[in-house]
Amino acid sequence: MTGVSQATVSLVLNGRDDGNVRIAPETRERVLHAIRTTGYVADPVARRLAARHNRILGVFTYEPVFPTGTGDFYHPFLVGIEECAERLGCDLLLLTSAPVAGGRRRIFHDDNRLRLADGCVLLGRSLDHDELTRLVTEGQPFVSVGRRDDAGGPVPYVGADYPTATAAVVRRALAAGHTALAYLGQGSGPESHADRMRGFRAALDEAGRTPRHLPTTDRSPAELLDALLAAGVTAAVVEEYADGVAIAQLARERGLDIPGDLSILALGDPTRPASTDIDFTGFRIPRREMGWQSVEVLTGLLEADPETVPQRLVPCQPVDGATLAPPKVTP
Amino acid sequence: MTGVSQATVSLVLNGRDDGNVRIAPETRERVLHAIRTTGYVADPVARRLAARHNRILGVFTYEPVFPTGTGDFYHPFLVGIEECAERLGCDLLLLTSAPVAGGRRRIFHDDNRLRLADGCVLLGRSLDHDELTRLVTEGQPFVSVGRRDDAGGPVPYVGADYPTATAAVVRRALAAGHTALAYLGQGSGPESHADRMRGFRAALDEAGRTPRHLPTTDRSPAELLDALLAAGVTAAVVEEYADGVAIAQLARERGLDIPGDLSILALGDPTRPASTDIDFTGFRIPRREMGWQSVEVLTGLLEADPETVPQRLVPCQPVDGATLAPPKVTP
DNA sequence: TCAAGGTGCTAATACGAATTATCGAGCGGC
DNA sequence: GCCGCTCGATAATTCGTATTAGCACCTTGA
Repeated sequence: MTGVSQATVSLVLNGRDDGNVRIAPETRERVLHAIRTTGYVADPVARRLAARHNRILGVFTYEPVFPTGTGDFYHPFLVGIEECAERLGCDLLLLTSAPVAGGRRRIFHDDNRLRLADGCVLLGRSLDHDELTRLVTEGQPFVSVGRRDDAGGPVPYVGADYPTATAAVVRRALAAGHTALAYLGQGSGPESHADRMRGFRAALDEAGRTPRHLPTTDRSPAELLDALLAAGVTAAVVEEYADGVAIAQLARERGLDIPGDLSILALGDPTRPASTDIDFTGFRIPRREMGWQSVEVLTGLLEADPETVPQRLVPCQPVDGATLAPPKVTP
Repeated sequence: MTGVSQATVSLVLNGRDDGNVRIAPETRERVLHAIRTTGYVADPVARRLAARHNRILGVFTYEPVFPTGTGDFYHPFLVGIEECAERLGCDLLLLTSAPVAGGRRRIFHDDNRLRLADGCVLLGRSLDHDELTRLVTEGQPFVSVGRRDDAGGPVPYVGADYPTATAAVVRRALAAGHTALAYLGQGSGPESHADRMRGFRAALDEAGRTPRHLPTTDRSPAELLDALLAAGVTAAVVEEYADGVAIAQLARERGLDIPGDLSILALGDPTRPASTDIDFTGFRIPRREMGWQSVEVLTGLLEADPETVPQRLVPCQPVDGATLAPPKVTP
């Protein structure tokens, strides 16, 4: 149309005008005019092929990204992820094609599409250790949302600082006068549980008090409450929000006063659907912030030295709540 | 690695085994094994450039996909979209990189990345008419979730059958004895509003009753309620769920009985956050189903003749609710 | 008049896969 | 020994853009 080569069009299109490349203003104008009248747009696909990267960030979750349950675990993370991706001009690829095996999606399989994206954000309460190891050893660019233990090497992550947040909650209970505290929950398994337990132990050790642990697996709320009272516990530090709700409700049904007779401290927001009007003392997990930062970290990883393994802990926000009170003095 | 050419790998990768192409089973196995161990994946971009498809479906929304508000408008659609994509083995590309202009994202701009995906699902209360026209005229494969008027040609869509659902609701009110019905809302603008209004008019015309229209723009719930009562309306057909909630609450505060003194019929689920314990009579929009079907239609469009313009209306599910009662006989 | 240096543009190639025409090997049959 | 045939695999080309080396032309200065 303008009697000019494809290369020239490309140069004009990208506004190149540095030392090595020069286009006569008159030619540039002619090309621009042609572009305007035809409405020509460079094919994004070819563009990405030549540029060697996509500006696509993968999002892998072990469960559906859009869950049906109301107490939506992933949603806040995704809000942050989307916000940051939008700001950076990246698109998000939801890796929904991963086939389900044993109730969970798998990253690696015959038709692994992870590499569709420049890098990947991994979301999930616990990640498959073998898959994580493989990601690390293969040097795939990814970031885990949530701290992870080493898996064949350090894992890049953006996690919540559970030890610090849990310790802070425990210290508040100690300051209120509690001496008999118990940790309700697994306290091990996923890193997020182990981290809470570490914070719990650390704060009690520091104060010279005995940390007690009440595993919740296979025990009904009634059994748990009985055990708590039998042990003379005055403040229960609850790993799972939903467990806290169940115990509080049961306690009130039995005529106990929360927090008068028993203080309950929740270590984070609900992960399972749980509706209640109880305003728990504890902390809030900065999920949106974590999502945001994970994208930030991932893009940093892609642009900068891929050798560095970024690991960030984001502080949790304390919640005053109404389930902590000084223990009653036993007569 | 396998001492085999790139072409062979491509053939194996795509499982080609038709008349013109033959691969020895032994070679195929060797290549497949190498693919498995290395976790090799064909670059989707190159693939799309060469083959014109990459099993990626785009999802474009005019607002963030993961909204912060609780009354989440897109969520149910996305659940359906994800389910269907998962079943079909497609990945979803959330086009978050679209730059925001005037408070909304735009599809077309300098670096339009829509074409990275094989096709695209468009989500939004109302779509930009010019962009829609351009999509249609350029023959881009896409499906709108929600019925759309022609825009330079018929628009492929999967919409909710608002006219039928609205007419059914109105007929129920008529059957209950109501004669003075009013439509509360815009009744025009977005197709979804116009469609409801059409159903409303049709059912009343059919019964020989006068359709009344009460526009809601810039009027407070108090003004609306006053207008309803002044006009002797006994059944209000409400376009926006939230408006229904506001009016019902106000009416109850004033000592009116809902539905004794005034029946309220809601034309769909909440689109704006609205919490209430009122169980509205009306219908439910089959959002998840619409999401699912939109993906189904889109893939059909991609595989089959792209000349056909699929247009589907999904029926809404009636909700009995508790806000419809026979009108009081005026003394 | 010719080398040196600057200017404006293009030819060629890369990007990574899909596709197709073609080629070589092995095997009968006459 | 030659032709025809099938089977397997590959070289070469394509998709549309970005990039870079280098060519042709012009100006300047001695």
